[in-house]
Amino acid sequence: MRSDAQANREKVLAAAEEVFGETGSTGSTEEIARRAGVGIGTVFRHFPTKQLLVEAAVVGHLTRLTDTVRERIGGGEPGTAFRATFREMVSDAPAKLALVALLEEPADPTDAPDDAEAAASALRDAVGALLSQGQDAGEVRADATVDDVYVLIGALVSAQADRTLVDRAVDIVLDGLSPRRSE
Amino acid sequence: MRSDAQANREKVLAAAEEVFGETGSTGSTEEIARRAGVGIGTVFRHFPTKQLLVEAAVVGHLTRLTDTVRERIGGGEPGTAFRATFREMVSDAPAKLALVALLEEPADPTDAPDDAEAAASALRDAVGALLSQGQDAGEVRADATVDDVYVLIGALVSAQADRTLVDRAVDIVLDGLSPRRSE
DNA sequence: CATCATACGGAGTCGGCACTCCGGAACGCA
DNA sequence: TGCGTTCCGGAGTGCCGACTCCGTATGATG
Repeated sequence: MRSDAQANREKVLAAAEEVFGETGSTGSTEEIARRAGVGIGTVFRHFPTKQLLVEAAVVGHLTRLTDTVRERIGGGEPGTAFRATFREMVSDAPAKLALVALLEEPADPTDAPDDAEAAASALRDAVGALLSQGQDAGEVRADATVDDVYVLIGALVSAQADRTLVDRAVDIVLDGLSPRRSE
Repeated sequence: MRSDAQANREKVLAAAEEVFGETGSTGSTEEIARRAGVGIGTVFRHFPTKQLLVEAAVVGHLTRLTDTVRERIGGGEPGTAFRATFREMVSDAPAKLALVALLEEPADPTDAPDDAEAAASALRDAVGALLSQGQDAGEVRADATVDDVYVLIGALVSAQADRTLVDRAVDIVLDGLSPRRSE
């Protein structure tokens, strides 16, 4: 790959993460091209489909997020670790929003083995590990599943409201995720 | 107003509630016209703007919802009443989705006094009454506000997941809304 | 039943966006 | 430095959805 091509690809990806972070996969390709300082043609040469561009942007976010989650596994304070991760994932709305948009569309069997899906399930596994760790320590309600956590995060992510309000909502939800009285 | 015009207006409104209920204000005007069995022109004569059509559809939903909420105020079982309402509002996703879309767009000062806003705040008041009632009875955590409740409902509404999963999430959130241990 | 204001239908316009195409740079190797 | 290959830019295409326009139909009224 020629060096200018490589550079452009990166500029486009950065612009895409930026734009999708603001508008959640609704952002137009033209806008991305403009911010990247390249022509539309260039965007489409590197990412032949908008879908692919979204995926590429999302994979970046997810991988980074997965890394930080993994670092917490096995550390002390399982409850705190779980809650911190939960909060972070809600704030990482950009990535999640895009991911949500991505997963919404019906899985096409003709797809090549999907990077985005791989990244998503890696994250899911890491979150799952953190969750069971919290449960083993008796700091997270025992009957909660990764699915539950995901639904709740997904919900909070797509709530459009002041940061402050969402933070309050997160606290309430985390209370709901704490061990039940009877336990 | 001519009788056929009246009839058509109602058919369009019904179709609009149906379509927006499925797609959340993304549904196309053509689709609505088709389901109503009228031409597009007719839709636009009654509702000159898509925005107005959305509002009209939403006002219907909201008013009905407000009525059922009001009926619960002052009845027995404040905690149950509150929780039932919470669950219903989450399931009434269609109305809320549309409302969300509606409220998202910047309030235009040139708007006439807005039906939709009036309907929305009536609902909010009713929910507020139910909430304080539950709190007075010690069945809902004391520090929760109507805003909190709205954010949580809004979040759960826009979670896209199986009915079953969302129901579990609602249970968890309602646990978070129950009185704190220390209370 | 005649008349006309009121409605209707749907082809057509306009704008926006994903995606294509190709003439003209820019790279990198000898 | 010369040259073939790889890239780039951005005007152009096709599609889709909101909205308009006007010839035609139909309810109301005397």
